Amino acid sequence: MTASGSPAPMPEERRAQVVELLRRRGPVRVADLAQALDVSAITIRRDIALLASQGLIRRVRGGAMPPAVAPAQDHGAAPADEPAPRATAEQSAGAPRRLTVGMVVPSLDYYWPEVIRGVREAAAATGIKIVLRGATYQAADERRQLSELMDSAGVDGLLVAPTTTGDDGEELMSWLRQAPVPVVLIERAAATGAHDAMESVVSDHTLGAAMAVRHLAVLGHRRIGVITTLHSPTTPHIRRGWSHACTELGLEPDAAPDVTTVDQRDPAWPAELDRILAACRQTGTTALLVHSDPEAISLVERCRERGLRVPADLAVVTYDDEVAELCDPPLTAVRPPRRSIGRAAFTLLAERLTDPDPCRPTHHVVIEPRLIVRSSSS
Amino acid sequence: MTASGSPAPMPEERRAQVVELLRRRGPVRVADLAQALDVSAITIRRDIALLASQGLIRRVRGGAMPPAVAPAQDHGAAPADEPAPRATAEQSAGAPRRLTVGMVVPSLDYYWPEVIRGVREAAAATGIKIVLRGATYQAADERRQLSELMDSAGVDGLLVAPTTTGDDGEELMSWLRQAPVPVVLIERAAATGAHDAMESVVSDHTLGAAMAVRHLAVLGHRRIGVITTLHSPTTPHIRRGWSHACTELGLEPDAAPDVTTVDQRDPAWPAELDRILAACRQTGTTALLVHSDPEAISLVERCRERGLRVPADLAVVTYDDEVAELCDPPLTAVRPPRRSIGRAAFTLLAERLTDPDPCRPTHHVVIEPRLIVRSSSS
DNA sequence: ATCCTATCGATCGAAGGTGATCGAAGTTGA
DNA sequence: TCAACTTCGATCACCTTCGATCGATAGGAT
Repeated sequence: MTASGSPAPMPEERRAQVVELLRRRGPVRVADLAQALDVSAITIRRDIALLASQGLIRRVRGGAMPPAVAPAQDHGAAPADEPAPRATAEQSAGAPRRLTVGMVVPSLDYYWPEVIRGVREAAAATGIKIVLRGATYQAADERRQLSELMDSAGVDGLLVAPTTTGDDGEELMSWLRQAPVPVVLIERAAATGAHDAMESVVSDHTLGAAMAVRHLAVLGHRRIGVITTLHSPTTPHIRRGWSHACTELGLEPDAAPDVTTVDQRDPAWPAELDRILAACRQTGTTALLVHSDPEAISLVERCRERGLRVPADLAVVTYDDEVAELCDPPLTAVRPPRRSIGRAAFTLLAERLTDPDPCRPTHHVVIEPRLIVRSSSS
Repeated sequence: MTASGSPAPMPEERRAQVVELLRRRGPVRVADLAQALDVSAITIRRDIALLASQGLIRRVRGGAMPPAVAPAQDHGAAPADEPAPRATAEQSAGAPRRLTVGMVVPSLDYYWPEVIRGVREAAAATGIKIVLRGATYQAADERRQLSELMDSAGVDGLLVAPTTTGDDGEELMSWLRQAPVPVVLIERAAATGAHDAMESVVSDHTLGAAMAVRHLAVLGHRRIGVITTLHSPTTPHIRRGWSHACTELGLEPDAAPDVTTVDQRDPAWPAELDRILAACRQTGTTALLVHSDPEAISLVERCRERGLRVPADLAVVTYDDEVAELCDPPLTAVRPPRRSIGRAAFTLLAERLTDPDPCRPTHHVVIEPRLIVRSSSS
């Protein structure tokens, strides 16, 4: 019943799908694969032969199975005519090759340094090497970085925070899904319940936003607005948490400003800012949850210029806590667990790389943020 | 509808199942294996001979037994002649006291043994000791076990699969929330987004149920029913996954049986069973997702009594895969990642216990199940 | 346009896997 | 010890799967 929509599954792509299917479903028969991928059995056999010669899968009569972990005892006469490079790399007795992990993040100057620190910290205890690349929130760019990492550095696994939006984003994700090495997504994941073959480590931004709203509600605020940035992948989660918490607490989310706008470097920002503050005054909004510190700081400064006291007239909670304490007054902030995210992502990948079980199921890790209360609220 | 009735597992796969069965159920007779795997006795004998020659099992007259020196689980690379020097006092050179972890599970004879095995496996590498208590799906009982563990055994952390329903359940949860030692919940967690101070490791049952539905839909089934057990904490997740997948695939969940009922030991079960089968016939339902193996097996047997062929007239997928392969025909099953759950839960708790950061944020781990395709579908 | 290369699918002989039968060997109980 | 029973192993027939060769098709370069 595979819908007739697949135009041209490239050979390479199909083989990657074979490996993927095998990893997810365990032993697979030739006939099943042929039906699933809509090619003839002979083609599948050729694929299996090729992949088996690369050690990516194990060929058996009738189909394929996940690569064997050396059977308990091969009595000298091991069928070791095939080196099987990648699959058994870490367990080759004597000289275990040093594992290398590639990491690609969208930026090296905001949010991500702390994540990288977490990764490095976790990696330090192991012998695993980290190769880092920073891209620039451009899917095409990241794709290039990844390709280079795969080809030249020969990494054994990837930690990636990909750009998922746009056509390039779609393509990047499907490239990652079929990558020949394990991939752990950082701060990106498909919606819960969807089957996404890739493992992931994410902050619970939804909870983080809800925590901020509850904090403000406890302080007596009844009109709490939210300001988020247009192009951030975090935005939908924050808005969801905000709206959930508002309805749960009996506040009216519709009555308060609810703006998704350009970021603070955009020429249109100052005008937006004034619009936001005007809306606050108009609706009687006394508290704002602002996504990302620079925007929040800029907003607080504008408040001061206009004689609005923070927090007396307008309480502000910022989302990110990168530079929130540098503001005057220091900003209450939701701090995503950046360092823990990094640590957990590395740990997850390392476990997959060293786990001898070829059918190890896909893990997802969710980590809760913290609310750091400073003077911009309360 | 259900196309060819040739499930035909591959030889290698079947041999792997023999080893697996042997590991799970101890000594097995040839006839039992032949029936369970749906091949003739002579084939089983040949398999046993081959596996025995590889040292994976021990051949005895009439059947097979686990090898004298158990190969260290999936970690096949353990040489059989080395008794695994596992008692190495790991990283903490200055650890003053041996850490102890308490574990309480609702039952010791279904589902949980494999989870416990995972915990033990993960614990073996560390110096941490596990103290196990089994309760009986009674919150009060579990509360007693926990108190005793805390007081007498002096544990440093808890792995708990609490009963969350009823007043006792509520109280138990709040007791756990305030426990003086870290707690990791196993297969239990508050709904996503809610702030639950406790860490958790859960199977993605929602995804598992959706996988089953998708599998059946691919085989051409359009009316897919779901049967779940009244008092199981898994039930809501399975039903959610089922209904999501149905709507996503354009099936009509309302048109098929959707029963949450007593379990198979209840006196009312046989009558329920007949009602379910009648409903299937009435609505033209050709496939069922049945929660928990015993219920599914009982259902398949009733089908046989009434002349309904499985899978030709009714395809069945069971949820749990504890004993699904022992049915005739062997049942296609969703297998929650029990062992991985155990491993991850222990790892999470151990990390918390050894992490010097007192503000380590709350982690949640979600692990995807696997679909094991056997003959009761397809 | 033509050649070249890569990939796919079909056919057919070869090889492996399975099951039935039957005689041999082991087990149990008297 | 013998007899009844079960289990095991060898052989053969049948079926599935595999591998090699050949022809067909598509895309790219000259």
